[in-house]
Amino acid sequence: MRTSPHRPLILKRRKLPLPDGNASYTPARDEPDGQGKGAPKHEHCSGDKPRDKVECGTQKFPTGIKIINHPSMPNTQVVVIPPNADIQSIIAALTAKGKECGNNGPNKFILISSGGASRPSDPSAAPQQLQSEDERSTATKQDGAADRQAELCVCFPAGSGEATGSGLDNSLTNIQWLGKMSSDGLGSCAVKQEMEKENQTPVHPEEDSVAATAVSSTSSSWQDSISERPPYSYMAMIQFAINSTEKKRMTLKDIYTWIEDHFPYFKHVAKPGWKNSIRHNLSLHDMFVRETSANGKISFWTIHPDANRYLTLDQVAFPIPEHHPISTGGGSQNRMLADPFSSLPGRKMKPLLPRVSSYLVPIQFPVSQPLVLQSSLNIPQPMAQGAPLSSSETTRSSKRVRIAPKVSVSASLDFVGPVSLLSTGFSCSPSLLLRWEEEPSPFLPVGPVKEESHCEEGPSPFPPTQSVKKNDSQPGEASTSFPSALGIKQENEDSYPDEWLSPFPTALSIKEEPVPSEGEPSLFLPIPCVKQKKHFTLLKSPLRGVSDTVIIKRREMGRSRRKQHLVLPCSEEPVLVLPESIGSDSFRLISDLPSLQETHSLGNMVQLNCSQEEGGPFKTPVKDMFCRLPVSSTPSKVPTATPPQGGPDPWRLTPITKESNEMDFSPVRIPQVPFTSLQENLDLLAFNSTPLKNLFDSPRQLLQTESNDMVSGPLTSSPASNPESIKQPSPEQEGQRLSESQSLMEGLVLDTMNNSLSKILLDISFSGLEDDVLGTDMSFSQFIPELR
DNA sequence: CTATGTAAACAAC
DNA sequence: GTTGTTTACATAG
Repeated sequence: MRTSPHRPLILKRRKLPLPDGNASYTPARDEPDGQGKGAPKHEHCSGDKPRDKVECGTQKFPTGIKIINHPSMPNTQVVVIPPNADIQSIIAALTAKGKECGNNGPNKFILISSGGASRPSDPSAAPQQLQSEDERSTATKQDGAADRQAELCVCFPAGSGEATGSGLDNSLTNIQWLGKMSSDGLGSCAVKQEMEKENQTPVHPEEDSVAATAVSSTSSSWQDSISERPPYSYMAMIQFAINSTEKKRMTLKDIYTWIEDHFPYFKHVAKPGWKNSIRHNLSLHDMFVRETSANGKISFWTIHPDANRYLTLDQVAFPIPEHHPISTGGGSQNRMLADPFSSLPGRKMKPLLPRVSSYLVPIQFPVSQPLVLQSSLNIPQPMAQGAPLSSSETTRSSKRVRIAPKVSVSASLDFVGPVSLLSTGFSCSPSLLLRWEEEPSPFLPVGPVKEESHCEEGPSPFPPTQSVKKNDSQPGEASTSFPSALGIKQENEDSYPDEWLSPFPTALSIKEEPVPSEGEPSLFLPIPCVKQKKHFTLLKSPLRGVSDTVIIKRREMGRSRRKQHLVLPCSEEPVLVLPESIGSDSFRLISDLPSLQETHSLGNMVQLNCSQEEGGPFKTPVKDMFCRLPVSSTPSKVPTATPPQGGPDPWRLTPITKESNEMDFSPVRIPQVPFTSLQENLDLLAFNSTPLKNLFDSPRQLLQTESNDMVSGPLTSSPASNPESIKQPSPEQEGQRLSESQSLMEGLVLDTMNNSLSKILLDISFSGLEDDVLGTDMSFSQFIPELR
């Protein structure tokens, strides 16, 4: 994203990094198209900050903490933290170091847990990591300014110490990064970066650079080995396959082929039933949307933009631990990782994706501004464009910020408060690592969050009406735009049929409900979101309503897993969501309209969501419609009743223009507000909080129920603490603030991949107090309390 | 309970 | 036979 100079990143690591994780959402790289606007950003590249680097050499602290200069990054030091180290010691060490170095000293610190790991076995890996780190840091810095601010990136092993430390990737969000970490922890490291050749990902050079680093090319053992089943779930593999193409769409057959090509196991060893499983997954998961070629003869499978993390194999590639202990077992965590690979002989199936209990969740909070995020790489442009996210997602993308799962939401919220506090407190922007305990479902697609974009297809975010058709084929992209719309859908519980949106008035007669004005806070409820855990359904296929069709899928949670599609045009939603109040800017941000939904940015997002949910105008209606309609995905089945469904058409969305700006890739939304002073920040916070709060109130409950765990106590608490203030805001004020809040909210993004993986990135920026970056005294504990 | 994997029944081509 | 959708069941966490 943009820049945010100040934003610190918070990473949370879940237990295991999954390869698949969605994380990948990094995607940017994939995106070929580029439409993007996006740019991604910043990232990389460049710049680095040359600044003076001071260097202080390597030092070791009593606690075992080591601080060494980053090999390639100027002003950056790598802090190796022993598993047992406590935050205070870390802080103390950093502080000491900071003092030692003085202002000119390094302003970035990458914290790595040494947990066990050590370095990667892979020689190559190490360097890569470093690079990545560099990039990452660079990115960070690039953002901006940042001159002085110090940034800390902390990676802790979440649970165990496994962590490893490997480097951080440029983008914290990058899955690879996670993988590396994990791998390191595991021991091996090779990150596999497979390349992607496969992915055709067109990589943009730039991105490449970023990504590239990661990628080197190693082949993974499992990849190579025919006998080993890849550690990825079918869902992940399908994503890899689809994302490997520029258009992000692929026919079933091509998917089979891609998988066979990349994972010989399926070609030579797996039972033929694997194809059935692929089909099953395609039909089952809402994130996979089937598009029909113009002539209706060819079906392409795409990934709902909202849900697409643009993962590519290379991104996730993870080293195989062959040798590893992991496989067997190391800690549970390790196991997890291992699992995938490992394969358990006995089992029927091996879980491809490990379920991780915890993933790394980077959270970006934009308190301040700009930031950086990740990014780079992969972020899919689409996202940037506005691809809708669906499921899970969250994250990431630029545009949409979705918070994925409720959890995320809550988390974000929680964070907000605290974060801000921190920020105020600190001069630097440190990064904290938070552990999110579990997220419910990481994945987006399914995820916890329900956000749905209603119209996914609705390419036109803005134009409400627009229908979708996309001319081209790129559905995905189009869809991306969609994000805005995304609403959260609740599937389960509520059955209000309405959930979905019905964007399209036209085609379907879905009911549109008036959307509640945004103003109404109450409505917004995130709650549903929260609740919903997982399923978010997206719309899937297009229906043809008229010319365009969009299909929405609905999934019912409870019952079957099947997903349904509806078609929707998405048009309207956007309107609803945004309140006038919102400033233009904010508007934009949010705007993604379509993204609105997506953006769950905090406050705003919430509202949006709520509205959606609530009003459900979008969703609900849609849903209802669907429900009523036989929308079942399968054409064959219900067809009759249903309205035109499936049309082969083009429901493709038009490509959105993307909001370009807004989008950042960063999952988190950047706050637009620039940061000025602490006070401001505080104000912001206040704002934020308020909005959030509003949003949350109800949601909160939800969150609490479901996601409490996520947030660390303090964090959560903090927000809570503010409640009063928050609530206070009159509607009016809210309106004004909404934008702000939105921006803040936006900052939060959640990523999840496969359900299993999720990351949340928060950017927090601290205002500038530079003084001590390290802050001399600051201790988290201190902060925390304050926060609270 | 959820996520994932498998198998299979069906339907439409 | 292929492609898709669903349902049902199993397993692991």
